Amino acid sequence: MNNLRVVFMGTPDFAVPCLEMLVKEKYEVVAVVTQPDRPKGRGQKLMPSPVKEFALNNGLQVIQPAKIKTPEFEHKLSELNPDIIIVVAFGQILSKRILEIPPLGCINVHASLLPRYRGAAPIHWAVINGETSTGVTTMFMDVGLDTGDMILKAEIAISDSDNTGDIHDKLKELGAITLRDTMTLVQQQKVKRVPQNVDEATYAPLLNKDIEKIDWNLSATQIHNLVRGLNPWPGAYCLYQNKILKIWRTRVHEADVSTSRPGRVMMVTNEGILIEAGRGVIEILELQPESKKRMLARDCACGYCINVGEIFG
RNA sequence: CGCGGGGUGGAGCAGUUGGUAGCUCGUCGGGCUCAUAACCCGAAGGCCACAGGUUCAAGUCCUGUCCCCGCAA
Repeated sequence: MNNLRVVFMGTPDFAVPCLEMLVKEKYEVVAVVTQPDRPKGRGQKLMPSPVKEFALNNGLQVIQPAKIKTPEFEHKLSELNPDIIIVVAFGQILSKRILEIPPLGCINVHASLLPRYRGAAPIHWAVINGETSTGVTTMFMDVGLDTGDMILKAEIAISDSDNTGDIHDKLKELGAITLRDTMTLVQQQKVKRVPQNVDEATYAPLLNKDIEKIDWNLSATQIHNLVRGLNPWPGAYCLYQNKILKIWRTRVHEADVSTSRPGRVMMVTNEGILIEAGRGVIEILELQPESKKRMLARDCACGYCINVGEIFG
């Protein structure tokens, strides 16, 4: 019934449920485009993307262009004669020429409530900024960065204990559901295009290295948001005895104590390590010293004899 | 062979120039307390990742294997 010819473009884990949905709903996935195998992890072994693995396991044709903006690829894509292209976290910009190949257009699943958090790291930034909700949006792609006309949105709440991994996992499932509904509308030709309100647009750029270092001068809440925003990847860190100390889980204390020295160890309890922040007190619950596994802060305090008054850099 | 760190009683760590293991916490028993996550006393618990080798003697030196982690991607 669903006889649309679909080309799917995507790379990471996040994109897999969408592709899986297309297969289950019996769309004709004529090709899966994903990033080339990259050296990954310790040992730098060449690893296929999650999307590639799924595609191969399901007998789909896989194409891995190093660069998508080449005449060769564009030609190959035209020959596949797709009705529509679905893009989910692909990792390369689609040129105007490619966007114009499928008659029904290119649809993207984006992990935010557009026009907010356009860009590469919408989930991270939503959590880091302490948003209380976010979601996914499907849209028709145009030449801008996440600027196309919107089709459907779905929203979820972010609690103050959710981290990026939690939200990521929820949104990737929600993304598949939303894409499924979007595809149904496309098939029934009932799509309503909703232009984005440019005035409300915000951006979520790729994370840069600097952001990972904790600035204890920030408020306890800001630090807490950063820690959960960077969990499980890439992780927020600080320095302890000139070594990297990753901070994985924290809790904000509403203490109105006067903090004299941000970064100072105020107390070591049975649950964690209390650190003075620029405003308020933040309790480290779970951390990870260099070359060590993640551990509870209290266990770390035992072994490393962390004392009140020491300074975390 | 991308760079580097590490595998020691339940947890987290020490362990000097090789001479049969310590610390903090936890556990168990007892004590003090109105009480306690606090304090005091006592106890249990480790073939020091695995396999070889050097040595009178190895957690500590050499070789190999397995596993874990940080960077980088």
